[in-house]
Amino acid sequence: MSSSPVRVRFAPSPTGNLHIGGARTALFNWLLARKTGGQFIIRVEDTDAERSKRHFEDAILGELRWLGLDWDEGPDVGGPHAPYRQTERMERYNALYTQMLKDGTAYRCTCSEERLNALRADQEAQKAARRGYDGHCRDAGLGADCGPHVVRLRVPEGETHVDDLIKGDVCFANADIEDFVIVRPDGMPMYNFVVVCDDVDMGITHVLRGDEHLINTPKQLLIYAALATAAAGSDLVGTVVPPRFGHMPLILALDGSKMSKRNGETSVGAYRELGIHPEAMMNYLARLGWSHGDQEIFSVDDLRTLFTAEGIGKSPSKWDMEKLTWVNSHWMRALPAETVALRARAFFEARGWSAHPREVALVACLRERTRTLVELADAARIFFTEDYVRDEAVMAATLPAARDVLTGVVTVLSATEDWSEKSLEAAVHGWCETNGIKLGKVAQPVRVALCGQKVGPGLYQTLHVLGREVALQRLQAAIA
RNA sequence: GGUCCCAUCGUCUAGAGGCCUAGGACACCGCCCUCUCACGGCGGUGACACGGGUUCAAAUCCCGUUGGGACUACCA
Repeated sequence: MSSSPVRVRFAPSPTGNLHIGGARTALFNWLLARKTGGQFIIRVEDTDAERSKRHFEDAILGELRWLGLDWDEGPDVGGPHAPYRQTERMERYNALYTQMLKDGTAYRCTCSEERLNALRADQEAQKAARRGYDGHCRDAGLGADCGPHVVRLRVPEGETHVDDLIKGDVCFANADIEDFVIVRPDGMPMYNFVVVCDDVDMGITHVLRGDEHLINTPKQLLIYAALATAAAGSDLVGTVVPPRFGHMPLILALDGSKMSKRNGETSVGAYRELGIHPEAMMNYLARLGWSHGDQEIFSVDDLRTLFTAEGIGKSPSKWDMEKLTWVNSHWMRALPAETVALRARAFFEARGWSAHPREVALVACLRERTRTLVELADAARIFFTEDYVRDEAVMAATLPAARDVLTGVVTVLSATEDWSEKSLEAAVHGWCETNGIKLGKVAQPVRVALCGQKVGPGLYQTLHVLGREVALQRLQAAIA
């Protein structure tokens, strides 16, 4: 095992919001860095001028922070290898592919789009086994003065092995890889090329990414090889070392299809808005494709110590909202009440509810029986407003029959000044004992009078959080 | 079509030849606890895709079949 420091990166394209698959990729890379004392880097891959937008970059970084991830180098914090946005690194790419052109590991191609389309159509029609660029300009020796052109990699003969951390040895025949384009006619370099340039320059040692990139890997390895040729006598000497790759299985929708809006929310932000805690998101994401024995609950600290790339599975997993919700319900109860209350505040505000005098107690009793912050906020309605849902049928069936009990409770509670849970419990208990009535006969009618329905938090909690005035008011209304 | 990846309960997974009449978790069902709900506890339904090998022994290794998926761009 090498002792050189681990340097990993998460390289999002700012063409949309942070997706759950991307979040998991970021998480695993971050864990690898944090566990080994290495560095975690954010690099923005914005070479698609059409689709890249700065506000997406801001949103992605925001979601990563919300999850609790931090980075040692990135577009917002800088670092020794700045800049960290690919569009700001153009001269570098330019220099590198110019060198490749000089070395002959890449070549100019002036094939028109029409020619390429025709070629493709022809291959399709002939049901050709091997498709792709036919090498038309490969040996044309086109110079810089050839007019509009792309730059293609000259793929050598032989085969390329990917020694994958997760999949093991994967072999590709170079003959199956076409001479792909690395630079567009306008000089904008393409993904596979810039990734390699940056990973080399930034000293990336490990790359954990989605399975969809496994097929890109031989192409990238070929670029490493080409760059290694260019390295002789340049500043690249000794630095062109491919990282260790690890390709993680994809996250699919529950029905096995690709995740999309049609079969569930795909963005991290959507789950945040659904009232999922970042701790739960991390916990669930980590368990998707990774495991540690039978353990289900992991704090971020647990993950930081237990995570290993070897624990990552090979088969794709499906996104199960039910399980996420269960994990979330665990964190609803495990987090400090103040933390949950603070997070719940945003959901209360969205409903137009200003601070409640006993808000932490309110959240403390509701989080025991709700699984998300949205569920909690919905359940909190009875504490914030008189405009809550009452089950008229239940009220009609319960209240009139319990008139005497309710009257008695109102009397004793009216005489109770100390509105703490303890005091309330003593008062109600005492009343039950002196009148020889079981608590069960009392609690339900009182709950119905207070909440307008059969279910709710504990009786004394409800009374306490409601407050003396509101509680007595609702009880009185029930016997009026 | 081609290249590559994958295959244990409905879902997430444990399992790295004998510990497996396959374990845990979610969901579902029943019981218990209990002021309701929830939590918690106990129990139940439920899986090694199929076919060949290798081996004294296979969920575990090999081959094939089938089934999923990724890629197949002058996107990333």
